[in-house]
Amino acid sequence: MRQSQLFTKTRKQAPSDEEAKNAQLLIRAGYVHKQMAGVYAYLPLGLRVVENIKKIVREEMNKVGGEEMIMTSLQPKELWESTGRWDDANVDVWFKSKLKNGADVGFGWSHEEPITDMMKQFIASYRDLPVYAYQFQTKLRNELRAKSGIMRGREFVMKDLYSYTKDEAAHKEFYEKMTAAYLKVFERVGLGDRTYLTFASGGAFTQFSHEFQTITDIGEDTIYVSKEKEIAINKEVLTDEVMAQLGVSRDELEEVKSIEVGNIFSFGDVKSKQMGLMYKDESGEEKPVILGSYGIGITRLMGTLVEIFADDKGLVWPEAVAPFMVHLLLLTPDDEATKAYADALYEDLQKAGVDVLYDDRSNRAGEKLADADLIGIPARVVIGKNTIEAGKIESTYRRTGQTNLVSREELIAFASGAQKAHHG
RNA sequence: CGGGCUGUAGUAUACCGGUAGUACGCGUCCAUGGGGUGGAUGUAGACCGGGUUCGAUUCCCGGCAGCCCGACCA
Repeated sequence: MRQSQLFTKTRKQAPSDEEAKNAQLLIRAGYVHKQMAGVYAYLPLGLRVVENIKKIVREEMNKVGGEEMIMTSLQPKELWESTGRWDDANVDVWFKSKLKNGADVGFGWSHEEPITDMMKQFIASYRDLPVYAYQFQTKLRNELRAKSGIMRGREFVMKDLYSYTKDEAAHKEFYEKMTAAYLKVFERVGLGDRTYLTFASGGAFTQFSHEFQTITDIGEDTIYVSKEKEIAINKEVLTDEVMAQLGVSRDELEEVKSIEVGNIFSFGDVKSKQMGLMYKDESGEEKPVILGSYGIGITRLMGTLVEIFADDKGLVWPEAVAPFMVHLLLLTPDDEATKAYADALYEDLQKAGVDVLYDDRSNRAGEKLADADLIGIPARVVIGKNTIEAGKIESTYRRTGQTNLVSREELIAFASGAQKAHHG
């Protein structure tokens, strides 16, 4: 894409009403627009990042048998009354409204009840099981206090998958597959070395749920990590009993701040019984379906990546989620020969399948370089008069700042390889 | 939801009981052209309502909005 056609602009100054690093940088670089507190629009660059994260998650969900679908934002009151979660005393994040005929509706803050109700249409026999359905959905939550930029908003994108299995054994098997799939997702987006499977409260349903916690100082959670055993325990459930059960001692646990980027948990048969989701087994006996729920905060994950990788010059995206692989900068747009060279390189990179953002604007070189740092695309390729004279192209990695001089052919081959490796 | 703070051009800020200045942006012109260049010139602003006052952007009250701390966060 030509940068001259991007309607977004970078800003030198951070907005005064944002404290969080992720929001400041994403707004300055033109990735998001704040509509109101805790509500952000995703602009062309930001949307590309969201879509890249979704693509990775989608691939991993499909690998374990997930089927993608999409539920509704408007939800009827009755569904939630059946499980006691319509009452504001039990769920304090509801946005509620009424239809013209007076019927109560809620805006989806979660989708367990609607999807489980829907499954009554499709699950009647053991032959219909298992079902693993998932969606990417905008969740609406009336948080008392939005904070931390896109990390905790009133409107955000979440991937939620629900598993419907015939018994605990089948559930456990899938639950473990999902645990591995989640770890794979976090590894692919570049957070593998600092994201831990974390034992957390299982609420009314099971002893534990499992969170995926990424270590970062901006995090709202406190967890105790055993890096050696690659597990962590949320502070909320840390007791001598739990440590003994998990085979760790207090001495090997390190206290750190972290952000919850994923969460998986078991409902057992409780919700199925409440809502009447039953099936007939091989012997004709009616049994409740076993339910599991698995979430990844897509936009929160994006914020987490900003918080962890950004530096003092701006954003730094891992290749797997970057909006573009290459940022091509034409520093001397008034020089015809140089411009023709850059135009041709832009075309050839695209033909080779590389996502390129081409800064063809007439701005000063310094501005373009500073903007490139702020926008944070992994590889910056600079074309100026010097380039043509030297016959070598200057390619700089955003993350390390390291510059290589390469031939045109080497550049295209390398960029194409990187594109395939991360987005193939 | 408890506590604290703040609302001034598109953005970031300053001053002031006598209706506002700067920087960036945006427009035009000249110079410049590899790390936010220099100069000239133009453009654009007091959240809303009420009160006090000769006069309110400034003081007071209410509303709305935003931020921070805490609580909350299957």
